[in-house]
Amino acid sequence: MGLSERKLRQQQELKDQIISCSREIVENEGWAALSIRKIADAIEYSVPVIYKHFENKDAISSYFVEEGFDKLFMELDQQINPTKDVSLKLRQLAKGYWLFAVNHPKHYEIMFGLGIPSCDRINEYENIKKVSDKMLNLIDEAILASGKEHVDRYLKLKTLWSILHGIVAIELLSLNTRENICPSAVLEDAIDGYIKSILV
Amino acid sequence: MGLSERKLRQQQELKDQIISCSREIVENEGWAALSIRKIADAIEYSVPVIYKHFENKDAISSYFVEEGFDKLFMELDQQINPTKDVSLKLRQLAKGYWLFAVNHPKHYEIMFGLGIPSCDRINEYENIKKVSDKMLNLIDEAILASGKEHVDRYLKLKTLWSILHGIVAIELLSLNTRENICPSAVLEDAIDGYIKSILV
DNA sequence: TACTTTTGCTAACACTGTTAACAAAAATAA
DNA sequence: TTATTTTTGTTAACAGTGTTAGCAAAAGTA
Repeated sequence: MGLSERKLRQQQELKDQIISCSREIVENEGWAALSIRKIADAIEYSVPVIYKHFENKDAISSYFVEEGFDKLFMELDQQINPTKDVSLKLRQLAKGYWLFAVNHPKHYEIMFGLGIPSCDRINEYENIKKVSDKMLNLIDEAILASGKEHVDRYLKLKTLWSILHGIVAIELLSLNTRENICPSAVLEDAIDGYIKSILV
Repeated sequence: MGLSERKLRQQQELKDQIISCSREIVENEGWAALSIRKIADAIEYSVPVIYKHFENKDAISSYFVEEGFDKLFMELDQQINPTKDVSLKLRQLAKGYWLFAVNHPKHYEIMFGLGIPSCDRINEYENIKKVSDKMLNLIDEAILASGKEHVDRYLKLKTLWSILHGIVAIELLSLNTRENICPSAVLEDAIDGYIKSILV
């Protein structure tokens, strides 16, 4: 018959171990250092055991992509104060995006790390929709406030996301200056222009 | 004594062959498919010969990064009409940046493909300065025209570059829609906001 | 106890970048 | 021309990578 409760729990524990070991390797040594054999060593099992829990190595990365978008969503949610006016909320969203990237650079790297694989399949992920919906909410509010109902909300979403990603990619990942943890001047500058482009 | 003229020429030819074979592999199969052994097969020499011309595989990628920044510079130069007003020239610069990315996506990928390696060493490249100088020229002109001399030109450079990169990364590399070859609506939208943030 | 399923292992395959050691060819010196 | 040195290019190995087939031992079931 089906597997016993205990076995299912043990399997889940093993999967969790694979995830947490992977996390540690990536945090300490970067994505390039993550290998199936290294994970196997860490969990003290042989290599094929990994493949019982993840179809392949890509599936492990994908897990962190999903987790990343979830964390991003929560960070945005935490930063945005619904009672404030839309202009400030857009700034808060930008700050949240920035904070997520700064605090979870490895996640950001694999989520958007165009490196080669992940961006092709960016539409395959679930949690990404939660994030874009959150952005769209604010954009709709801004469009409404500006009275310019003809503005394309999806265009504005793409523009906003592009600006945020560009800043993070250039400033955070290029120059490894972990100094300016607070939202950078570049971010303020770019978001100013963006807000003007809707509200003014 | 020194190597004969003929030998030097033959060596250069071999190096050129390594480059052109690498280019072909990357164009057809992507960066992930580029391997030393594959290059060796293509040039019909054994593996260690490659290492006579390039210190390691990274050096081959770096060659294309340099080449890429050179091509980018030339594209910007071609698009910008010096006789026009600064607002239009900024739009032309953006168009040039976009066109380069669309026409040389593999170059763009390795230049900015944060994948892992290249962005760390973005300051090590020579040609990048030519590009940023070109951007700074226009920014200075715009600042002068606006009368706002207190504006930080390097902040504006970073903001501009971030916006351009963000758009290219999100729109070009994520969704592989080669349909909209012309500067995208997102680009227009974002650049509008940027220009306003200086000139208005 | 006998049988079946699950579990986890070893060992291999086909790759990767890189390099040491060596043979053949070419250039130079006697 | 012959002997010596230098250059050139090879094979073969090392230490990795992702992935999987085949098998033995342990666990669960009849």
